[in-house]
Amino acid sequence: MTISEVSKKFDMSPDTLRYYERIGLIPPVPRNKGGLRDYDEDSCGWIEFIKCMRSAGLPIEALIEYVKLFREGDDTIPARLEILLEQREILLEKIASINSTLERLDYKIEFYRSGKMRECENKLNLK
Amino acid sequence: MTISEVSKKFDMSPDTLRYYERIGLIPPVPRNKGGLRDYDEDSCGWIEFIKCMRSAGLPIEALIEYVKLFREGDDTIPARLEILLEQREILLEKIASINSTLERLDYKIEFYRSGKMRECENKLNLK
DNA sequence: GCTTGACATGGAGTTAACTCCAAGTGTTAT
DNA sequence: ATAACACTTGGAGTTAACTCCATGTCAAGC
Repeated sequence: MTISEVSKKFDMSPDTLRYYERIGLIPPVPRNKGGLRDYDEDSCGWIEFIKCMRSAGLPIEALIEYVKLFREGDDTIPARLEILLEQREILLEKIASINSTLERLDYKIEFYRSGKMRECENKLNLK
Repeated sequence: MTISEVSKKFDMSPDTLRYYERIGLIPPVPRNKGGLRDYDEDSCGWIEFIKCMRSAGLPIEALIEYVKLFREGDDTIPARLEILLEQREILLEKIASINSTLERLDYKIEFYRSGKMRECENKLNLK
């Protein structure tokens, strides 16, 4: 697959795909005789994986480290596991934080809808 | 309260507090005779509110708009409600995305722990 | 009166994560 | 064979959200 095909398939810009490759966020992509990228199954798998992780906000830095370890072989499994566990914790915290903000948002939305703002804004310290 | 007290109370740097004020993310903070910030109840309420919203990732731009509308009075309640509803949707999407990444992460963690990676890495396209 | 220390301001610098650009190359269509 | 076009690279530019810095002021202690 060419870079523009992959770009459409995953809805990511060619620039982002090249950027991810050059910083080591995905392993080097195979090239054809002309030097153009020719994405195979494996490359696509990496892109899909990275896209998923990035969509949840995992930092690029942690993912680069993970990819680097992956490419070093099975000896790095404990280190990879540690990265995953660490990021898992961070995601749990993120969800907790979003949930509490959501509750607050819902509460405010209810107030705005019920037109009860006037008497509550100051008393209840609602912003 | 002085800026350093507020800084400790909310665990935010004085620079961030001043930054928030100058971009309009919080209304102007009252000053004492010497021109130093003297945070009152209301200012602290805004900071706490903004901190909560930012912790969930609401963009500063949207919050500035919300604060601006708030300060313009009750006529802007519908517009404010719209911002809140829009951001609520975004948070729901964010949670969904994080949850699906979490599932994937848990699955991988289980694999790494069970030592079954060798036979699965390539077949199942696990990265 | 002088120094110290917290705080003020405007503006520059930083970081993460892209995004864009200029100059060059290889394949395809006419 | 020449033009068009997708792609290449290295490097510069952008955006969001801070963070830092130089310079200046004011209040308090010695």
